[in-house]
Amino acid sequence: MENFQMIPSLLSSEMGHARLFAHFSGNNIITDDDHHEMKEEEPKFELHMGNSNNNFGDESGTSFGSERNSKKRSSTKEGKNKVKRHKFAFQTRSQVDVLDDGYRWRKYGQKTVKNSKFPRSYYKCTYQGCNVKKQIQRLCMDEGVVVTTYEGMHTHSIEKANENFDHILKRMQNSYTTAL
DNA sequence: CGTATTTGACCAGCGC
DNA sequence: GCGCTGGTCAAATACG
Repeated sequence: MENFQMIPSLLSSEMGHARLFAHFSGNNIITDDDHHEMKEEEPKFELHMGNSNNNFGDESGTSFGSERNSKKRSSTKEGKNKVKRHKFAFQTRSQVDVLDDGYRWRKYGQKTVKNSKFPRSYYKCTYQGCNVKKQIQRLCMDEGVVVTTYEGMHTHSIEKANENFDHILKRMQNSYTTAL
């Protein structure tokens, strides 16, 4: 329940980008990945290109990023105090795996996924103190479809939204012209 | 040289 | 308990 909530302003701007992607490729956002938690309210993302400012009290302070002792996080993994972070997924039909949503992401892992010939990539937002993560993976049934899963909420504004939007458009155009 | 990516290892959770 | 799988770390490497 606490998962997959509809995220306020800032995040919706991300989704706006995504929807653009999807729209351009003649597809719609679908969402859902984590079935159970997902259920209701099919997301109604809006295209907020501008920034909205953050502070939706990132509940994420939780466990990530803070101290990592020796190797792994110690008690971690939202384990004890099951604090679930906002998490939502959506699908887009796109040539590019990573949808540039205006934030800066650093890849920190990649895993092969069972039942899929495509690997899943793990990204973290590089903004200091922002512990948002996302996973990207392609559908094995339809390799044109990319599933992006966001986790957490950004504690900062989107970077260079407009310029970025321009990039998105260019990139989409490129990928399409090359694809054709 | 600073930053980002790659990639193998490590760890936890889950099912059997 | 054991093995499998997903998620993360961090050293090595690549790239600007």
